[in-house]
Amino acid sequence: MEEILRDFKPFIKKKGLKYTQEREQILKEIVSIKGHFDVEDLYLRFKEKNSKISKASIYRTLPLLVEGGYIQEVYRQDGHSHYEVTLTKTPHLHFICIHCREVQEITDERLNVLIKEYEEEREYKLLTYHLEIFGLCKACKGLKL
Amino acid sequence: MEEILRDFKPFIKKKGLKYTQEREQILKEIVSIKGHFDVEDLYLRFKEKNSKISKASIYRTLPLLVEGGYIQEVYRQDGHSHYEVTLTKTPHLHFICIHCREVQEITDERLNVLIKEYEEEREYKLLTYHLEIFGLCKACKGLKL
DNA sequence: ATTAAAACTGAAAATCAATTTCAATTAGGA
DNA sequence: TCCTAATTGAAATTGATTTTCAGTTTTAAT
Ligand SMILES: [Mn+2]
Ligand SMILES: [Mn+2]
Ligand SMILES: [Zn+2]
Ligand SMILES: [Zn+2]
Repeated sequence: MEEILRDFKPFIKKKGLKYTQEREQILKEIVSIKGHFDVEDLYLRFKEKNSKISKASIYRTLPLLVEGGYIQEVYRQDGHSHYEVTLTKTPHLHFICIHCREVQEITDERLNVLIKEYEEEREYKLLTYHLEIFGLCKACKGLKL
Repeated sequence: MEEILRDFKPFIKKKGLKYTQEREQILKEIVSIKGHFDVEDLYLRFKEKNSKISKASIYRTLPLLVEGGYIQEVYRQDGHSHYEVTLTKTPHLHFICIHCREVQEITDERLNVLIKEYEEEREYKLLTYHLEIFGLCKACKGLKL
C-alpha cells in the first residue's frame, strides 16, 4: 500500500497534472478499503472523518486511478459502478445474483491466460477487463420467482 | 428468425402478460438488426418507419427479451447499454478500444467451458455473462495519448 | 519567499439514461 | 360484446455522472 502511494505522485506528474491533497486523500482512503466500493461509499467515508472532499472530485479522480491501474471498475449494480483496488490481487471475475444481489468473486488463472492470448492475437494493448456472470445463486435458484 | 417469433407468444403468455403489438414489433425489429444496437438505435428505426413505439415501451420490453434469452446486454459504452440478438450466435466477448471506441468480437469456446465449470462448482444458475476487455486497439496503441 | 498562470476544487446546475406516473387504450377471457 | 387488468405514450421524475464557474491551490519561475 505504501508502494502504491510512492508510485502515484510520479504518475500524476508525468501526466502534467498537479499532485493535490484531494487526489492523495482519495487514493489513501481507497487503499484502506478491503473489498468493493462505490462513489457513495467513498463519499460517506470522507464525510465521517470530516473531510470535505466533494463527489465531483471523487468522480474526477476515479478515472485517473483506473488509468493508472490502481483500481478497477469491477461491476455495475443498481445503476452505478463498483470498484476495487487492483493491488496485488489477481484479476478475477464476479458472479452476481440477480435476485438477492450477492456478489461472489471467482479467481481463475486460466481466464487470465485466455485474456492474454487474445491480446497477442489481436495486437491490442490490454488495460483491464470485467467478466460479470449473472444468474441465480445457490440459495435463490430454489425459490419460485 | 421465424423460430424466435413463434416462441415469443407462448413465452409472453406463460408469464401472464399480454401479447401486444408493441412487444411483437420490437422483437421483429430487433431480429432484423445485424450487429449491436442500443435503445436509441431501435427508437430511431421505428421513427423512420413512422411507427410510434415509445422509448418507454422499448425500455420496458428489453428486459423481457433478455429474460427470455432472445437478446443479451453485451456491453456498456458511453453510459448506456448495448444489446445484440442471442440467436444461434455463440456467446462471445467484446474488446473495446478506449480511444477510438471500436468494438471487436471474440468467440472462444474455451471461455464458455470455464463459465460452465464455475456454474457447477458454485451451484448457481447461469443466465448470462459479459466479458468486456478494455484497452487500445492495434491502430490506437501506437498513437501518443 | 513571491508571484502568476494554469490546474483544481466544491457547490450547484446540467445532462442523460432509465424508471415511474397516469390517463387513455388495448388485449383477451367471460 | 363487455369488462377489467395490463399496457401504452408522453411527460415527469430519478439518480448517477458530468459540467460550469468562481474561488483556491499547486508549481515553476522569478
Ligand atoms: Mn472483486
Ligand atoms: Mn457481439
Ligand atoms: Zn441470490
Ligand atoms: Zn482504437
